[in-house]
Amino acid sequence: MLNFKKEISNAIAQTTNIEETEIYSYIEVPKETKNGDYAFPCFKLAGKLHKSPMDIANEIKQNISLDENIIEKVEVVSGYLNFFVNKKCLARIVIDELKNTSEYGKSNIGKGKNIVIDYSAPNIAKPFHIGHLRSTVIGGALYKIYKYLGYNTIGINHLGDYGTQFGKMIEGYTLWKDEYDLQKDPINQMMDIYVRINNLCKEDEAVLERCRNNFKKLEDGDKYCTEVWEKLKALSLKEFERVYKLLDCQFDSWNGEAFYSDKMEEVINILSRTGKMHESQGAQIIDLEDKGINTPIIIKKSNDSTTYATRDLAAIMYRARTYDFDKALYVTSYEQSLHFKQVFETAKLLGLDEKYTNGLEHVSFGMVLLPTGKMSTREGTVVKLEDLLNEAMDRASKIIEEKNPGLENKAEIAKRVGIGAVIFNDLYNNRIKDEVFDWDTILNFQGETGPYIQYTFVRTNSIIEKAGVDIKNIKVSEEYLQDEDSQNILKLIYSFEDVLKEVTDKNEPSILSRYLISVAKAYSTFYNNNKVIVDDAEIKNTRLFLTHATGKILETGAKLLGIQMPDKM
RNA sequence: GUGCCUGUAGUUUAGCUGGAUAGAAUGCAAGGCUACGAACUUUGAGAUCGGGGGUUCGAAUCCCUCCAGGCACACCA
Repeated sequence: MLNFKKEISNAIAQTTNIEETEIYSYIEVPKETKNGDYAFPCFKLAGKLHKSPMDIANEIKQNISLDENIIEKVEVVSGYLNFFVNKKCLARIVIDELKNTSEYGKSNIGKGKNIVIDYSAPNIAKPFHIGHLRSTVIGGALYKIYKYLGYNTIGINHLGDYGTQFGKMIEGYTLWKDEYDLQKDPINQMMDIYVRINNLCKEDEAVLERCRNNFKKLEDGDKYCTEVWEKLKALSLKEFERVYKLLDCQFDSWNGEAFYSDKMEEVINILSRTGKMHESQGAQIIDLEDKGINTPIIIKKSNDSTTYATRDLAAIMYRARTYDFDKALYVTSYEQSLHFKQVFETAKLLGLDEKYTNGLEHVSFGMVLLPTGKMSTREGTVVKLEDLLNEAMDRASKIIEEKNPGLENKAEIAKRVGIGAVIFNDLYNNRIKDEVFDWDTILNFQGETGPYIQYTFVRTNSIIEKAGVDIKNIKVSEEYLQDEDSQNILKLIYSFEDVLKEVTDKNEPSILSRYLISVAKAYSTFYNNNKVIVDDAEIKNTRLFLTHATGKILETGAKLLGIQMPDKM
């Protein structure tokens, strides 16, 4: 697709003898449309050329040669050169691109690159609660977006399926399995067992010892313990998959922590050969103070067992070998910042290619808090994710009953709208921000929300349906796309690919969410000011195409966030 | 105490690789459906960009400092 910025920077570079890439990096998009579509701030060159910005602007304007059919006007305003894109040209290239590709914005810039995304990672035998939502949804969106840009993307669910807690679960299961019906309500039943065995452990040291021993046996591959562990794991996964299905989330690997239990020895061997690992208070640690990290990393505890840091190191080695990753993203809350700093620094000692250690990145996000503070499993204040999703669907159902009771397929639509609202809400702000959980905020369907985007999409569909034309075979004329409302939409559609690139540059899905809002808003404004189905066939077809294009972008963008579009709502 | 993060209308926030008059949404006030869907839209009021210093032609953005809140700080993951 024609790149306007490049056209401009190229032309400026020719008149100034300054590197085009430098010029390119200075070009910006003005906030106000009256200042053009692109602007070049001449202040940037004032020092270099020893001239005033005003003079530079005027000189460039006089000498620059630009194709009028691409850039139709250049203006000098207080040290800025403002460029106005040829409206027909913009319309033409967007139309052509939309007509020629089935998946707009899709690219191959990621071709040949492997991206590992470690996300979601709930704990087996524990409830999947709203604290897990963010990792799942942020990671899920990044997974889809990288894929769309041509990257070979590997989604990993690094399940929490390891540790003494499973020794306890095995013990509890063995003692009381006949009292519970694990098939019926597995997670709650397992939670009960977990709480009960924990209490028993506190009272009876012998039980605790048996639990520790169970875990040891599990590690050593004991048949019974492994069987129980696998049973509990399978029960949990069955529940998790229900949620993943609702959230449209996929994984290529379900290798949890336990998967690395036999891969840590190599890590420990390599690290001990570096001479940096040493004994301290009975544990094996590595000091990282010279790297600006004042807390050492623990490789082995004083009781000789490993830590999650050791497992993460083993995972890095395994993933480097298995997936040959260019980037490995860890989507977890910022509480784990120090942990990943330590792990990534220590990974440099493993003798891996720099490609791998440079590709490690912690994609951190803020915490979900309750109005009363942090969630606590012990105090029973956790909000289960499935409850939230069910509530969202219920609320969507009620609104459908109120607004559109005759709708077909109401349950499916309520699902898409309700879940869409929840996902969008979570992806709407910068991921680093904390979020205070509030039912009314998360299930709000008005304003800048998922349902707003869905509603706009549904409306585009409904117009096209009403017009009853074959959108693929209509004649579109850029003649009728020169008004401000149409141009605003076209500019947004034009920038779709750049938006996706920015999302992957920053690993920030909210950029896409916000973009979709502006597309929906631009269309709503257009819609309110212009009638689409008019008598003049050419105008009608052109506007129908613009309507169709908007719907396409909204649908594609939403899908990349994990949000399904309803056809009606 | 040390390190990291956050602080922008009443509320939730965008902008943070310096650039033109700090954009939205929500709530509040007023308008728009015999219309291609009002889960929409138009307008209005509402901001000492946490405080203070500095760098710069130019600072919400960079630097210093202080204040407030959060997170982490060796054997839980």
